[in-house]
Amino acid sequence: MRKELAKNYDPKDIEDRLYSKWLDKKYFHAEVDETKKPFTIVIPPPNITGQLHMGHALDNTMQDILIRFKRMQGYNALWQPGTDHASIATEVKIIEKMKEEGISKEDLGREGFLERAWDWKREYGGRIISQLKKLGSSCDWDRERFTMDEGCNKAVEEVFCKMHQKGLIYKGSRIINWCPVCHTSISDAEVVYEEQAGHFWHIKYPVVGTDDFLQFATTRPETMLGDTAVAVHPEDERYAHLVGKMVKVPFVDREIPIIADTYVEKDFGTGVVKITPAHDPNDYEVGKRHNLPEINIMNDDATINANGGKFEGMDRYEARKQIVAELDEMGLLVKVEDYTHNVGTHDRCKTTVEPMIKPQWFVKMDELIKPAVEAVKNNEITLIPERMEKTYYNWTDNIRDWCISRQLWWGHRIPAYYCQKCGEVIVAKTSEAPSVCPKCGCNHLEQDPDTLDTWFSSALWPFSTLGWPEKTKDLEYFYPTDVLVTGYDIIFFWVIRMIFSGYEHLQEKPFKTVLFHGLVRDSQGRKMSKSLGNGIDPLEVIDKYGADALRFTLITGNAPGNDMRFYWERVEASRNFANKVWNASRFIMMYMDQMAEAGLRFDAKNIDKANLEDADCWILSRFNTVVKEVTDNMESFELGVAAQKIYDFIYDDLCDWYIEMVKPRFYGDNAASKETAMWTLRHVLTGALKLLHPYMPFITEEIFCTLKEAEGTLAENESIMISEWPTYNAEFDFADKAAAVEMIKEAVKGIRNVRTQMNVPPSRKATVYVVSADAAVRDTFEGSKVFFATLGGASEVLIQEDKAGIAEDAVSAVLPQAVIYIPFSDLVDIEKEIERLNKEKARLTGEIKRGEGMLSNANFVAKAPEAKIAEERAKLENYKSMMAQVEERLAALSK
RNA sequence: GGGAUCAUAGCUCAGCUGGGAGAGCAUCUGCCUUACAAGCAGAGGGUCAUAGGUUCGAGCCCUAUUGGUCCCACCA
Repeated sequence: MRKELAKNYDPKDIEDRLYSKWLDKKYFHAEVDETKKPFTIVIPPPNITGQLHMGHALDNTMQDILIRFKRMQGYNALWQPGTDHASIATEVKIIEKMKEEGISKEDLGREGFLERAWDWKREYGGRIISQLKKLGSSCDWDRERFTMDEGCNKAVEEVFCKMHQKGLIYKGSRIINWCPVCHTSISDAEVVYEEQAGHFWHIKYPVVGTDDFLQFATTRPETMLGDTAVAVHPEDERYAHLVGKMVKVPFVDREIPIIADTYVEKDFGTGVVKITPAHDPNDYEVGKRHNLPEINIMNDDATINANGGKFEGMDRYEARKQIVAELDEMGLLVKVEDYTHNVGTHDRCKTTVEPMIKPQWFVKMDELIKPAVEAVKNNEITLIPERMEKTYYNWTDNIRDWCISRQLWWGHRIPAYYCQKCGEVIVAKTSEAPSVCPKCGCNHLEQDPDTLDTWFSSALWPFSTLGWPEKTKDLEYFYPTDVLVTGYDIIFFWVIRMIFSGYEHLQEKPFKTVLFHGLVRDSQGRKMSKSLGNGIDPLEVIDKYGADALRFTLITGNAPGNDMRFYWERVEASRNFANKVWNASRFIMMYMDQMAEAGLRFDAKNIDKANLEDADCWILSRFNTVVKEVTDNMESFELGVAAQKIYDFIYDDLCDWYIEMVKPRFYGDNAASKETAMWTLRHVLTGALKLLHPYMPFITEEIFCTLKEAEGTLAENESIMISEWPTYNAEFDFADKAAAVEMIKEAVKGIRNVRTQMNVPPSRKATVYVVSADAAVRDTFEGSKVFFATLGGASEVLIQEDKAGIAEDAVSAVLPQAVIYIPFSDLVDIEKEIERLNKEKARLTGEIKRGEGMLSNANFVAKAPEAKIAEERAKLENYKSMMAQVEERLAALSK
């Protein structure tokens, strides 16, 4: 007894089983194969600390759709997976956990800490992978990588050393963003600005040698401890006489100069700015221009250091309070205003960052960025949607050097060694690390304690995963990759850095296309977040409705790059669609079995295409169109549009119409007709399942295999995911027959419509008359009589040239080509029918007016395309003939 | 301050290079019709934010306005 589809569709019955099958069969695995064209996607590596969230679900669904689509098209499709060590995110989490145990980083020491970190990675790194599998992701798991595995480490060292040699990486003491909680420097990209309510303190410094004061305002009074100048605008007459004089900074008793610099805005505040080069990026620049001393007043935890005199040891905010109070006592505080301003915070911990001058490693960006800009400008790399280019340029045009050193332990350690004796700096790969100082010969070398920004290794991901810096066959074959799918929120962190890295190290782009998606928000449009507790767990959705339903929900009803809201109702709708596909397939297989038992044959070689009926031709023709459109849409990354078309085809064309058209043939006893119908059904169902497979991999596989088993062809069709993608078939180009069936559909809709409007109960069948003077039209109805009768609720269909024998008070549906009469005299209200016809008349009058107006417009006729004019003419003709019929009916009924 | 983006049916959103406004959900009316009530058949519902402009023709292109969201900059 062969397998049958279960009565009810339950994703839980099939998903895990099918995924295991795919893994066993190694369908996801890709090897270099010169006979095939490669199609490659590298996964945005999820953090090892992470749990699958809706963003991952969307991102990976999109990638899986593309990979499955291309695989079926015959490409050698590689989806390269892996995870990211996520330096700071992971380190913070581990420290949090250690805190619960009462242990600090320092207690464990660097090595002990790293041991714990690797344990963590082993424990949690696999979790997200298994979650991606639940989603159906067809990644080549044999190739799974990690940003801190041996190969990636090699790539990182190679890049660091090479760029250092070229002068693209340098160490320098510059002002950087410092996180006083994480105790590390962070890059500009990691600073997020938050609007905060603060104050504007108006303070005055005494001008040395006079009784004058110089007044200014600041939002951060504590930084005055590090002031080394006060600046005014060079053209500000109010202060011209003071430039060059000195003012005295209270508490530290330092005399600092009054300088002139165009950085100051005359019209803002008092037009005077205190300059703290060591704790403000702008002041830092001013300081450089005027050779001002840089006085660091803070420790790494943002407490005041010895340079702050009596405030030493206080936290920066405590010091602020104290300083303001004392200034007030001294009469130097003029006033305090409420002031809302933007404050830079660390994106991880939300701590207000403290600008500080520290020795750090930087990547020099100005030259590096050029090919990356060019690549997008000349469409070497395409960004979808296109508007992302603006965001991209916005960053590239204002780029600053990238601070890559972090005062963390979990990450790639900087391959730089310092001679403790002579101060020599040696940059070398681990394998070539010096044991003695090449300059002074001593053996007091120490490696830089810092690690690299986590994005440093991510930037190399598209090629480090393929074996670079080795010249591997994989690299040669799969690189550059084809598409990168990611959220627009990491365009600066990641996308740009991969692009310039690809050009710098391989002289080649990392990918051809970047497909951006938006954020998945909650039903109220809020970002899903832990603190709000409004996040929806994709695994919960999968558990309730299945992975297919989740995938379909995430991919439909949304344009590329736009945010979307998550609604359970939409998941339910997707599940209902899956159920529809399931049941339609059950219907088909049910009749397949019955027919097979009766000895009927319906495989391709037994079907004479000449026997195809109009309805068959119509659905085959429709399918042809859908195949073409869907393929086009998917090739241009319009995944949602393609999904919608597949949905409409399966739901409307196949289920609501074709299956209904075919039913009476199965109930009848014309063997040839049954056979062609079944062949058509199977052909179209198989094709539709294939189109749907990238979106709903599980249900399509289950049905496909059951179907093939029933056909006895499972051996050569063992999985839909390695079957051939459907293509346009010229043999099924039945435009005329398809149009004929469209006419019948209109007639059916007309009858149904009239029946409801006239309150005819569905159980009441009636004789239906089709009247047309056109013999071809009559032939068409004759050919489709059987299903026309069934769908139109007719007990009998009489097709005739004129109205002979039809009761005058029959209700009617008017088509351009024919009039359908349904005599219901016993239960129809003639007044109502007249009213209905009058409405129809009014509509047609409007249409005719529109058409005539358009066609009598000389400009339209002269300028519009030929085809458009012809179309309008044809429509007008149709309306006119319908109008004639309606008027005739009205005249007859009014008698 | 610069930029992006959105404003379309009660709700959430599609609508590709300009050629008669669509879907899902919700609402209303009938139906347990032998694949499916997670269903079937019908229906209602929109001067496509406002004001101009280009065009034979604008939801779509241009300008301005209003309101919302986001990104960047960060005037102390």
